[in-house]
Amino acid sequence: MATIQDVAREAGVSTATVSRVFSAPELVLEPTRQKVMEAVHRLGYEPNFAAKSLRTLRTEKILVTVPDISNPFFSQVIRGVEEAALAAGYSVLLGDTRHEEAREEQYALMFRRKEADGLIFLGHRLPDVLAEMLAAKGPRTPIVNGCEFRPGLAVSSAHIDNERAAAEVMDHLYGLGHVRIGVVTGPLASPISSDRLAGVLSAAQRHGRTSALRMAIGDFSIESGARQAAELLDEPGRPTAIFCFSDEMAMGAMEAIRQRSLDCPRDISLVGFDDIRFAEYLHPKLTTVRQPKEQIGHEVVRLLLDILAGRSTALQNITLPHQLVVRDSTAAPLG
Amino acid sequence: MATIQDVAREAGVSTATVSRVFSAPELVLEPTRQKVMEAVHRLGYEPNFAAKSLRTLRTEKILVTVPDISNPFFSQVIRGVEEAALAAGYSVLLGDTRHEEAREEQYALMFRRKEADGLIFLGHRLPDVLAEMLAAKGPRTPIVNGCEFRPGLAVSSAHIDNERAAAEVMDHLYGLGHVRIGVVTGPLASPISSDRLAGVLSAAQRHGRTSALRMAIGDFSIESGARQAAELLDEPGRPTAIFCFSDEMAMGAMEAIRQRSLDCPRDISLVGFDDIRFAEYLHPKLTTVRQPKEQIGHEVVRLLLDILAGRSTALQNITLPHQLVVRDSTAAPLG
DNA sequence: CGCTCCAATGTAATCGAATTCATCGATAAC
DNA sequence: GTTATCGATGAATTCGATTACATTGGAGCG
Repeated sequence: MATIQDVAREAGVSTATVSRVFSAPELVLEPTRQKVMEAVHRLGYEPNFAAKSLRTLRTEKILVTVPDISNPFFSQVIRGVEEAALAAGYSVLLGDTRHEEAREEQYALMFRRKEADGLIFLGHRLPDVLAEMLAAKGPRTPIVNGCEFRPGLAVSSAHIDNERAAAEVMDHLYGLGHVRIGVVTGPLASPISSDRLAGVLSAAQRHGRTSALRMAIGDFSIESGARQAAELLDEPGRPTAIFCFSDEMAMGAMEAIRQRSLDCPRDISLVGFDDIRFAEYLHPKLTTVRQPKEQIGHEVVRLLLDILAGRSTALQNITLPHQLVVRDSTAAPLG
Repeated sequence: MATIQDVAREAGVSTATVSRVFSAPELVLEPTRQKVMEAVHRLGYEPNFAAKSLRTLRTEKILVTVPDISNPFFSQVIRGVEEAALAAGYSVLLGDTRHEEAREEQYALMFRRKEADGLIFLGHRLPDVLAEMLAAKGPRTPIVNGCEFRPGLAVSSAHIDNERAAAEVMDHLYGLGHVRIGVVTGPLASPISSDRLAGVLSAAQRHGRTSALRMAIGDFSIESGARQAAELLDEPGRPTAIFCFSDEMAMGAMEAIRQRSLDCPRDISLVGFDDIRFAEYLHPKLTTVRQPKEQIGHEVVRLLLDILAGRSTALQNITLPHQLVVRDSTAAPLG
């Protein structure tokens, strides 16, 4: 591979001029620029990335860690991230943490080693390494969270109002006449779950139905949805509606409902969360909360770029609009 | 951030010794090593990645381009890639090309700029830049394909036997007694589609049913599945079975079937392809071909690492086992 | 006792581009 | 006509780690 020296020699100019042709073409005379570009093409020159990075201390990469890339919710957020990053000249380093703390730490180290200019994490845990960096540099540390806002965390973030969204779901169900409602949450350590749970509880209270609530704790997977929904369905005083904190869990719940020869929505109404691409192709079409997935991706990148460009000094926690999408999986309870 | 010089000074040794502590600890005396490590911890030193990369000409990164990250098939392959890469000390640079040639070229340039040690592409197009590199360096060029094997392409790859898998699907349907079968393919430019189509045709021929075949060309998306299946269903001489070249298209087809108040599998049998995680949670549970998604990811990484380590000199095109998974969406045709 | 050899460590060149400062020539101002 | 000014370009330093080669001191051997 040709280096900048080769190009300089070939074009009969200095390396400084070649470098300028790329990074500040307005400083170089047009004929000179052309001479250089010809040499570049003749030699097939491409600037060496490591050298540039060493000199400028910039990698033009964003590290994105995600609990599970095979989850369509996350993969759509990632898609938004990738798109916004590419548009700004950054590329995406992907870290699938598989919900494992060890991997989160591993990627945090990667970030500290300066393998990326910024870090976006879509999980809820903040590895120690990152906490230290944040403590040292404050809100200008290029670390941003997506989806899992927690007030104590000293990072900017983009997310929806999970509490309100969950309350809206409950209002929808109460509005249809449901009384006994089962809720399948995610792990309560994650704000995504605890916020939604708060919304559920406040709505239940408002409607005076707190004692008719039934809870089960899932982990956002299809299987846990099936398992937890089964528990709720088999208890005495079966609920007439189930609210799952993810569409995947709702898919599992659908299966549990079918296995018991019950019908959704006739016997059991079902609500999911996220509005993944598949939600409207399930049978029945799933009522759910739409999260602006790609937009979340765009926003977290914007937040990060603001920090990187020194444009923002204070934390920003952005709330994006969600939408309750009522489809065919919810109906008034029987009799 | 502390540099290796700082550590050397702090520990009272040379930079060479510090470097050796990390890359070849057996060359350095234990007490020295300890002194260095203490300094490292005191200063919070972390080797600068760009500098290391410039010197060694290695990035420890693998660039993976994928036509659509939000497709659960690809995201599971990626998961396998990520896992195998991480285990080997590599990290994954993600490139979502959105099926766009321009983006593929863009990522190819990134690779040529040496931003990654190797490239895995999961699409079927080989950008010109890469073709040039392959022509220049031959089979030791660290470029590997996943899923879309094409004999002419001078790259190693890992994939299933798409032709045979498709033939098995047809055998299954013919075995159930179906005669009029509709097929929704993907874009025929991709070997994944043309190979499967070849399998379909050979099976049809073997069963003497070629003239009862009906074709529609989709693009692997849910929507195209719905659209193309609708066409097949509305033609005179409606097929009694539809074979879609992806599970997503099969989901769309299910919807089209329902919209016409037909029942799957009573009126129409349906087969998908890939066995994405959701296939067994659809209603009816989808009969499909299981691709070893994560294993494909592992294999392509292995192939790539072999090239990078200079272990392999010849092309390798690996065929991995697939499996026809018969579930509830296929049955014998009525009367 | 002197020499060889080896283990441990140090010195300094190197990777390839960016960038500061110097230089040169031409133009403009006086 | 001399000098300040500016635009274009070049020379040389720098980024931070790796590593080939040099050096040092001690063990082993005759």
